[in-house]
Amino acid sequence: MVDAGAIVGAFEDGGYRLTSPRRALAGLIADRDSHFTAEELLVESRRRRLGVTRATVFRSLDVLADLGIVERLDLPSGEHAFVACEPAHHHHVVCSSCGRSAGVDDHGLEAVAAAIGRATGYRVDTPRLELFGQCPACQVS
Amino acid sequence: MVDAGAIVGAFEDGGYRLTSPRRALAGLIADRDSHFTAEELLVESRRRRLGVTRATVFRSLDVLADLGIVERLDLPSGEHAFVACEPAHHHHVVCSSCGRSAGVDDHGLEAVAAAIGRATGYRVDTPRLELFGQCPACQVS
DNA sequence: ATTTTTGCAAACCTTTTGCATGGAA
DNA sequence: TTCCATGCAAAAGGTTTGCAAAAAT
Repeated sequence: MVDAGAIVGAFEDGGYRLTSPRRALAGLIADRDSHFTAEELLVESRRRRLGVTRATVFRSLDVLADLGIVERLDLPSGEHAFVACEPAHHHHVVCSSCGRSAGVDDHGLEAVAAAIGRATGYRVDTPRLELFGQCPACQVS
Repeated sequence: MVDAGAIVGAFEDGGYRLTSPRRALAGLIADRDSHFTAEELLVESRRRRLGVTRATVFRSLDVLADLGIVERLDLPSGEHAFVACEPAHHHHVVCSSCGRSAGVDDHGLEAVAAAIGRATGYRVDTPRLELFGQCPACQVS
C-alpha cells in the first residue's frame, strides 16, 4: 500500500533522525496490507529479530501520525489501530471482517461537512470519516 | 439532552432488569450536556453517594451502547468517551475544546457513503461520522 | 424459585515515563 | 560534539473478570 521508502522519507522530511529502528518499522508498516496495532508491529519485529522495543514502536507511531503517514483508527471492536495513509486519501473504509482498508476520495464529504458546520454553528476542524463495512472479498465468503 | 426516562425505558425494552444502579446511571447520563467518560460517571456517582461501582458503570455503558442509547466516541485527545444519542441523530459533531456535542442530521452523508461504497466495492455497514471542531461558544472565547 | 445483576478486588492489557546509554547529524 | 532517539523496566491508566451475595422478575 505505502512504500517503505516513503515512510523513511517522511521521517527525513520531518526533520527526524534516520535510525535503524525507524527503518525497520518503515519496512514492517509497508508490509501490512490492512490496519495494524502497535502490538502487532512489536510481535513481528521480535519474530524477525529486528530489535525494536515497545516504547520505540509507540514513539514512532506517534511521530508518523503527526506526519500524517499513518492514521489512528478505532475499530468497531474498540481496538486501537493504525493504517498507513496515501497522502491523497484522507479517509478510509475499513473491513469489519478482515481489517483491510481502502483510501477513499472526497465524494462530496467536504461539502457535507460544510453543510453540517452551517447547520450546527460548529467550525469543523478535522473532518475525519471512518466507515466500516465488508470488503469485496469478505462479501463473497 | 436525553431524558433519564428514555434511558430507563431502553433498559426495559431491551429486556434488561431495572436495578437501582441502572436508574442512577440513567440520571447521571441525562445530566450530561456533553460527552463523558466512564471514569467521570464513577466519580460523580461517588460524589452523590449513589453507590454505583466501577464494574457496573462499564457493564451498563456496554449495554447502553448495544441498545444504541449511547455511542462510543474517540476524542482527538485519544480518550474514550460516550455521548447520549437522540435516536434521530446518528452522527455527532464534538467540540475539541469543551467536549460539547451536537447531533446532526444526514445532510447528504448517506449519499456520500453510498458513493464511497460504489467506488470501493465495500458494503458499508455502519456509517459513523465523527466530526471534530469548535462549537459556537468556544469560537468566541 | 430462577436468573440476572452487583460488588469487590484482583488481574489484564495497552500505553507512557524517567533516566542513563548509544547513535545520528 | 551536541542533541535526539533508544532500551529498559517500572508505573500508570483504563477496562475486564471471577465469584459469591443480593436483587429483580
